[in-house]
Amino acid sequence: MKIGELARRTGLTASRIRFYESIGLLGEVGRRANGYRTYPSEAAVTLELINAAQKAGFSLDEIRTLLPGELGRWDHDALLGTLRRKVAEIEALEAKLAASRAGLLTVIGQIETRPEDIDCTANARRVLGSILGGLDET
Amino acid sequence: MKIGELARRTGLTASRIRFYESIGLLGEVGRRANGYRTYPSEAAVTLELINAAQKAGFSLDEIRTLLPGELGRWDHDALLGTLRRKVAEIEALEAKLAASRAGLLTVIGQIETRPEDIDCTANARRVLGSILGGLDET
DNA sequence: CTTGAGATTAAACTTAACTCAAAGGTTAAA
DNA sequence: TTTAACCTTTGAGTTAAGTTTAATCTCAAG
Repeated sequence: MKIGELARRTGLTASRIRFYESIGLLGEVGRRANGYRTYPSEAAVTLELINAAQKAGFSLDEIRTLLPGELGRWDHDALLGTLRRKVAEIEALEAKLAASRAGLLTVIGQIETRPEDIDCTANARRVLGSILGGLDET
Repeated sequence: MKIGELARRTGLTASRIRFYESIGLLGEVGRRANGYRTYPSEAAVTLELINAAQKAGFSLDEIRTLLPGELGRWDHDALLGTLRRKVAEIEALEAKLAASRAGLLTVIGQIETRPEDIDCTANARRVLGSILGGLDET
């Protein structure tokens, strides 16, 4: 199949597919006599795999080190290790996000519950204190 | 104070402070006769505020629209709206991360629980199916 | 007087993951 | 035959948030 059809099948742009090839994600790509790239249908699976891995948070660099030449022969242990490390990364990110969200909710609370009798400047100082003291303690 | 001292006080690099000025985050910056920048001690508070906002997930562009000229006069309603929107963004991101993590754990499970009697290729197909079918359903 | 630290500028470089444009070759259909 | 739809390559542009470099200036101390 030519690149256009592969693009249609996978939902990626042709330029993106060429880009993946250029950074070594696709290995050797066949050519027809006229110079056009030609792909086996397996290529669609590879591209969808790359896509899925990206959505799971892997960079193209990481994906390249994970993808075996032949779809179907992985280094099980290395793969498992990488997957577990990625889960840990995601968990760390989740913790940071939770902290950020909590900090923002605190600030929102400070702004919302401003005592009626306090003036703007004093309230700003109060809010500022909560931001600088509490939001960047990561 | 000169830029070097401000940098030392805030923990930012001088180049970063100049960069913030260049994109309009710091408003007017005073100059001495010799051309050196000169800052009031308030500037440290502004920089720490920027830093805290960044850590909470705001882009410099967003921060610029939030920062008032004078530290202490905010548009309360706009600020509250922005903060709430950012909390919603964070929650969306948290949901995506949770989905990613769950997907990865599924894949890890698939790899780990490979039946002893199945060969590598068949297992790869099985795992591949779970990845392509389950990981990119976001 | 010289040395070293610190200040100035503009412009280029960095990373990631692409996209876009230009200029041209190929092919199927009308 | 001509036109439209594909394909090719190379190289530059994009975004974000800075960093780095180079060339030059200022200033305080010894």
